[in-house]
Amino acid sequence: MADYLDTLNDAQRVAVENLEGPMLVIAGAGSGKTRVLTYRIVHLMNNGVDPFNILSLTFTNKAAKEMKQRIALQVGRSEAKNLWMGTFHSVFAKILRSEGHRIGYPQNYTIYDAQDAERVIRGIITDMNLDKDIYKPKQVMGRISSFKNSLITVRAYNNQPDLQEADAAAMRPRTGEIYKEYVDRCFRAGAMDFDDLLLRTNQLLNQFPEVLAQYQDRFRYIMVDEYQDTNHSQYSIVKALAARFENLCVVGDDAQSIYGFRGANVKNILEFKKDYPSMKMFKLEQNYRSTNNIVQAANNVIANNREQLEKEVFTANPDGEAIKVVRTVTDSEEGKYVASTIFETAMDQHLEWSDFAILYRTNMQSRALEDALRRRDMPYRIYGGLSFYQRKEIKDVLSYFRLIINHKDEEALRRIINFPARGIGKTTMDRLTIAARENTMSIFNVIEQAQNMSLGINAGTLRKLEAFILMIKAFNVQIDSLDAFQMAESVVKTTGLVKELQKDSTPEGVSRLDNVQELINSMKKFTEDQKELADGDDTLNTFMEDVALLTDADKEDPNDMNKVSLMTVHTSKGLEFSHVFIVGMEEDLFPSGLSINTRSELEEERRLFYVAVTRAEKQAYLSYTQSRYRWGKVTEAEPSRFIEEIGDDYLDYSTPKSRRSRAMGSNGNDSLFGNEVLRSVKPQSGTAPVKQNSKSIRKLKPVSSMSSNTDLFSGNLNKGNIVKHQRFGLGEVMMVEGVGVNQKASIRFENGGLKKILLRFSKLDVVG
DNA sequence: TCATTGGGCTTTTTT
DNA sequence: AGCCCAATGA
Repeated sequence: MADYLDTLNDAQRVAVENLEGPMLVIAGAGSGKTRVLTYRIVHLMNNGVDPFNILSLTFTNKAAKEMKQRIALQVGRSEAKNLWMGTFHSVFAKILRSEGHRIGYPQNYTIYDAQDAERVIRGIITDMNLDKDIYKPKQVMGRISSFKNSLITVRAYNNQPDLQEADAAAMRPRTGEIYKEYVDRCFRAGAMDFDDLLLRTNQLLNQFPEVLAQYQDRFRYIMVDEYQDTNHSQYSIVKALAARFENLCVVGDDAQSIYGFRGANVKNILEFKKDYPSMKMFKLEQNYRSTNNIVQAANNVIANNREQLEKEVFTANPDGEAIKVVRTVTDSEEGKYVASTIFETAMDQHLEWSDFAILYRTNMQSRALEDALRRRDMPYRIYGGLSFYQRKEIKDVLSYFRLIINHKDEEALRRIINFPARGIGKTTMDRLTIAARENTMSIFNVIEQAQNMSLGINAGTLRKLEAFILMIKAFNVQIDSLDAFQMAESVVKTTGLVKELQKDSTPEGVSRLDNVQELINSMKKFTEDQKELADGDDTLNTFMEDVALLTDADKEDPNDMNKVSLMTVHTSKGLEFSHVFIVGMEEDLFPSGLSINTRSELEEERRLFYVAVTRAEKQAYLSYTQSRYRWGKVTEAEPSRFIEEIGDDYLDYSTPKSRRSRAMGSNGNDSLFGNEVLRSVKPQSGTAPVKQNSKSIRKLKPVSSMSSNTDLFSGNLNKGNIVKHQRFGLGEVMMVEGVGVNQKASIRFENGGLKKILLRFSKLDVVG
């Protein structure tokens, strides 16, 4: 029956079998934490605990989804469905939908993402006539965020002279006023930012004991993953909910605490025992993921940190290879080295692309790596960075949905009231805004009342405003009768959004249209999925509830299966790969130059590096360059201190053979790029400047408007032609095969790689 | 009111 | 080098 217990080691099993009371699981990297979490839930259920009474909080939605699936394998889907599992944000966003009315929020409240929040703050700073160079919106936002995550309300702020003094000392004495105005504006817009989802949950549980009691009773067993990365606000929610039964299981690894910058508090895990003196501690110290070399190297690094819980991560795995350290001359060389090493290793050892990951400290580093991979036609996937849902065109569409659902959503309204252009300009918006502020009304509301308000807006504009409002209201009427997909189609057509996007035929414009199409497709899938469920709900409202909390990592794309993964070290937490490249191992970059001034910041960087190294199963590579493009300039770099901290025993410094410098004339053929890495030889200033291949693929001839004639193919496409494709942009014809309607061409596109295209169906312009 | 251009600023990490 | 915003002209 309980055969899953047999798959666990002793430490894991006792943790899984400990069902009651407070407990702390310290789970070293790769020690089978997820397995313990899932089996413990299974074990709870097998011991008669109703899944309705289990709350499991994870760090990402993806983790929740995967865990649920694994549990479903053991207990069946219908049972697993009843578990409450998700991120703090998504679980409490849901609870706030049903309970938020008690603290003054509509059921259909909007979730402001970071961008929306920043725009609100920017607006406040402008309205208060403050200097944007002193009151930097991003910084002010960060400050407010840290208040919220520490449960410091506006009132609390005003009662704490030390906080006010700190802001005054930072030359921002009016931070408190901005904070207050920000909270007011969000509230009036019926909007919560990410931090509100937690702060307001706290408020709700504090102010309404009956609500607290209800959820305490419901969540009799609580589990929290990645506990080292919880902030005070999250801690406080957990504490309140667990207070009645104290069946609280927190899991984490203090050595992997990497979110201090956004308010995470390692003390939550370090001081768990203070809160629950009767707690039991379990340590998972055997690593199953990595070679012994990697485990020992990681241990060496983390030993440099002072503050940590005692533990000894070990493994029974073979030693494996030493960690390879490679130096290159420039960042584009680094990219080439990584790409070629992946290529060769994959071929030699018959590995999949998905066995490789490239990790970096900052998102900007991805560019050089992408270039190198693209040049070799190697498939890759970038995690994070600009998320799909943050793209302008997607946010525009979503803003329509938001405004339809919540008329008070001011950020959504500002975004779209004049997009597509309807002749509602800045002057009009200023007038409306002033009226809204004066009367504490929403802008939407002001427009509704505009006729009776003498706003000084001319009749023509007034009519346009009215038409806009009527359109939004008309959509709102349909919202319960149409499903999300039908609504979406209706919105993008009626508003002229699609037409607007179609106007732009540049590759970027085409890709924007594609993105909108993808969004709509995902909504179709959503409605279909919901219709299949007995208790499904396919309305736009439901679709929008989740969307603000989704990240790219959450959407599964079958096309993304076998690809090299590129991501920041932060994003890589919880993942593992056979071969891991950690690039940009340079002082000022990793560790970040902004984090080397205090001990605690540096220790967080070190934990970050620890996380990076422990992602690798078989082989880790570290690379650094002597010079790197930063802020549009070449900057000199020196190797990261973290490399030394690993210790020579676990490192292999053998820098690949130096590459003979290629003569200018030999016109670099793609396949020759960067098989080797320059030793330390700098390009000599005396010789002709060697062109760096950093430019992306060789520029294809520009489209001359004269020669761009649409040409229905009658077999006159030849190898070497430069063509323009409606969706893929410019490309070069590599091969033409077949005849008549079956004629196909292999075309190498500037950005999309090699594609085989059936000419009958393609709109291609020959441009050269 | 809208489109274009030039200047300034940015780069830490994200739910 | 790229992005966003503000100022400028049509």
